[in-house]
Amino acid sequence: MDEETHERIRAAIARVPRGRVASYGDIAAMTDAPSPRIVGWVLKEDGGDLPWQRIVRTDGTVAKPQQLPMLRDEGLEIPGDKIDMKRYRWAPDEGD
DNA sequence: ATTTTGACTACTG
DNA sequence: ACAGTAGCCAAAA
Repeated sequence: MDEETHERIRAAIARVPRGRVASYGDIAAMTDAPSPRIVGWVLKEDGGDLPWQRIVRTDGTVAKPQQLPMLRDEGLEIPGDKIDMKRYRWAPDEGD
């Protein structure tokens, strides 16, 4: 894992706005990460100061259940345990 | 050097 | 909707 990719992944995650989410694959695509797994790995190792609750699986489920209350706190409506990706998924061209 | 272990995804039945 | 499988890739054992 080279330093540059690592930091790019962190930067991309930091750009996800409050009230939106992005998938691991989204971050990977934005940052040239070799695989979505790497994004998960970076979050585990060096994600303590990032909004990691905004990174979810592409099907709307979350890796860590505590993300749900945190995201609801940011204003997302999540009736069950799955996030409505069509509604909340963030794209970098939305105004950032 | 090989195997195992994940904050992953896509495909199949 | 749900389980199994196969690709994926860095780290640690």
